[in-house]
Amino acid sequence: MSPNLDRTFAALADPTRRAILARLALGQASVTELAEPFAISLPAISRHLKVLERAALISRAAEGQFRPCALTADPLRQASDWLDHYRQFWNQSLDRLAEHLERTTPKEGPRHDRPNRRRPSPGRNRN
Amino acid sequence: MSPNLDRTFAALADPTRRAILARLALGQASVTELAEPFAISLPAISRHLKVLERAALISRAAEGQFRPCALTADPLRQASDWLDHYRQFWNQSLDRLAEHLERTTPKEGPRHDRPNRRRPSPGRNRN
DNA sequence: CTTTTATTTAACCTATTGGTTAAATAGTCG
DNA sequence: CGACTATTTAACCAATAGGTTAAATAAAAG
Repeated sequence: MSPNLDRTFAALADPTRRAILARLALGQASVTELAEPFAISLPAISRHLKVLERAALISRAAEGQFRPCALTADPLRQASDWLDHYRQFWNQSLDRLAEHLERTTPKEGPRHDRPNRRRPSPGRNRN
Repeated sequence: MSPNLDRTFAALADPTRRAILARLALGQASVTELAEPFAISLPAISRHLKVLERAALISRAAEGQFRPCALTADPLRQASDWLDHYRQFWNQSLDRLAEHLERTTPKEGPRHDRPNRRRPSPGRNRN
């Protein structure tokens, strides 16, 4: 049905790959640079990059002997769009939780409640 | 590191499971009800549900001989929160795309089309 | 030309995934 | 009780994932 989302979510399911994306959010990096923080071998990194590339989460250039990677955000936006379909549902859950806390907790100082730091309803501006 | 996100994204990587979640967004359902739209066997559905349950994306009750499933939105919120870190990035990408289109669409600007073996796909992915 | 650096491919291993069918478990009902 | 319904477990299978080490390729440097 949607192999795009399949690949995107599958790619995001690995902590190494998420860390790589986090690193790339700071800017381009070569394979060796990306591999540096990890305890795994370079071929393993290379295959993680291939997974990310196949999911279109990164793009790669050829600069001399380097193959710098850059983040491609669009699949992330697609994934976020899919999740947005459920936003009202979890807001509703949080409302119920807040309501519950309201009923059960008198006034014992500020608990760990952050009232809707997001936009309240699915309508949002994301140009 | 974050087995929560690992499991959430891994669970979301399967189209059958995403469809199950979409169905559950409409309300509780039994295993048989959930299985009905799919061409796969009931044990297969049962294991998909186990994956969703392990990822805390659904919760299950025991009502007589039924084990109704209900959506648990919190992991979806966590996943969305993770993706949010990249929101500014893809907004920025869209800005760059708009800028690029602005530059290239009206008149023909100079093409720096170097004879690279592999070109980084700058815009859309092709699948 | 030879060596070094960057990266990928090959070959292999083990664990997990997603599916199957057959059997087991558990609750409902005539 | 005995049969029917709902769901899970068991046993199996093929494909994929994620890791390894060793070797291959490509560009840069000496």
